[in-house]
Amino acid sequence: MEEPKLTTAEEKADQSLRAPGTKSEQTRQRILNAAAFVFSRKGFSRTRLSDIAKVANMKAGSLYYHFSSREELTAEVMSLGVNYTFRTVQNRLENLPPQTDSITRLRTAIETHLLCLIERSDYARANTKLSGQVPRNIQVRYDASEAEYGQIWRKLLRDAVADGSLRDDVNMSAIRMFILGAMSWSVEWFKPENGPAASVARDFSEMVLNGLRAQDR
Amino acid sequence: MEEPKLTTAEEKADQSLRAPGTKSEQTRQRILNAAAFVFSRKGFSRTRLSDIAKVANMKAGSLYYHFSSREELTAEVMSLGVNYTFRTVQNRLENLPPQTDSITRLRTAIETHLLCLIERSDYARANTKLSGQVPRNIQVRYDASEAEYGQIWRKLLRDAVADGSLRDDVNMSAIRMFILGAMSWSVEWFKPENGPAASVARDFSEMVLNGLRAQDR
DNA sequence: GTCTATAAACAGATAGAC
DNA sequence: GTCTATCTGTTTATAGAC
Repeated sequence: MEEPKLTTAEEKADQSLRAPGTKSEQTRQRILNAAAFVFSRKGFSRTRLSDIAKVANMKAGSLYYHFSSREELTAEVMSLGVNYTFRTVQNRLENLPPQTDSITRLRTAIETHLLCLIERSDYARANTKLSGQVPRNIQVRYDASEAEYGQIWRKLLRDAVADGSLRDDVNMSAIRMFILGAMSWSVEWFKPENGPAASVARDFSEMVLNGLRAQDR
Repeated sequence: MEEPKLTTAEEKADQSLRAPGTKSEQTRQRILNAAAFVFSRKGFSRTRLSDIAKVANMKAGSLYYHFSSREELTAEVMSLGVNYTFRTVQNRLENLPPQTDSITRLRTAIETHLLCLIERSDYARANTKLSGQVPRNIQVRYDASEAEYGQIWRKLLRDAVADGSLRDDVNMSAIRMFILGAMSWSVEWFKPENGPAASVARDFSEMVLNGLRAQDR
């Protein structure tokens, strides 16, 4: 279901997505994978526990041996999703050479985030799709992570404005949301037929960065 | 609930949103407005008929005098939403001077579409938010309108590439979805505190158009 | 651990009084 | 036209056999 092709650094960050030894743990994992798969495609209201169970090759009632409620299962999928994207982007940024310029850092973040969504992870897609659809008590659980993740983006943009790479005469807070939103919405439309993920990601980052680049005038 | 500030041309296009004479029609309208209001904020699964009824100052059961089912009500809200945005954008484009250049046309479409979402219409927001959340049998009803609307955008971009205003070396189909997606996602975050709608819209269109502009080199 | 069968909960839909 | 009360259907959740 998931073919992450992760680098070593990310494999470590991604341990939570892997099944430890026991059979029970593996099944739990299979259920989570199934849930991420279905949620990312159908959203919250169109997803029944029986849909998830079917993909996981079991009956709906059996899910309760592994999860106490639908809410619990949903929350865990979402949590894995935010964390996956968060850590993957953070990792890529940390692995860049120390003096990497602010534009390259931004480009890296954009393309990595987008690739998580369109190419890598049902969890990332599920989290994005579910955000804004799930009951409030689920949503609040990961609001903090989302906010923390947002800080990375704030900083990336702030730094690029500060060093003169990006123009300083725009509402960067709104622009940040447009950038993240454009990527989020990819969950609704991206399919492999739309082209190689890497090239789609590159076209997007080019548009954004050229569009915001400070003019020398 | 709705303060459209429409030009004459758009008022005409917007007749369906206005209440004709009878009391029953007015109530029906009040319910639709309430539904658009709630749906646009809570999405499909978090919205109960009782929530809509409350905003419309009535009890849930009474809704059935005006609508045969939740599905019917939802479908009508969505239909009004697509049509509103569709016609508003189309109208603005038609009212441009005939020789308007392709970039200005594109900018007009982008800013108009975005303003429909962030400033003007609960119906536009509801439709956007609900898309991808509602049951399939509702979704299919307006798939055709959405596709037709997409054609406007295809043409705008195609024309701008054809006359050399926009670069021709990108996957314009993906770019189109990124642009529309960025705007769609505004439903999730835009609040008046984010700044004047017109200026936010301008910042966005500037980024996009500068980002895609053909380089003279 | 997973199944089948069943209970409980909920929200949409209907009936009939006013 | 709108209300209250009730019914129905669906889905989550539980019990108990295997």
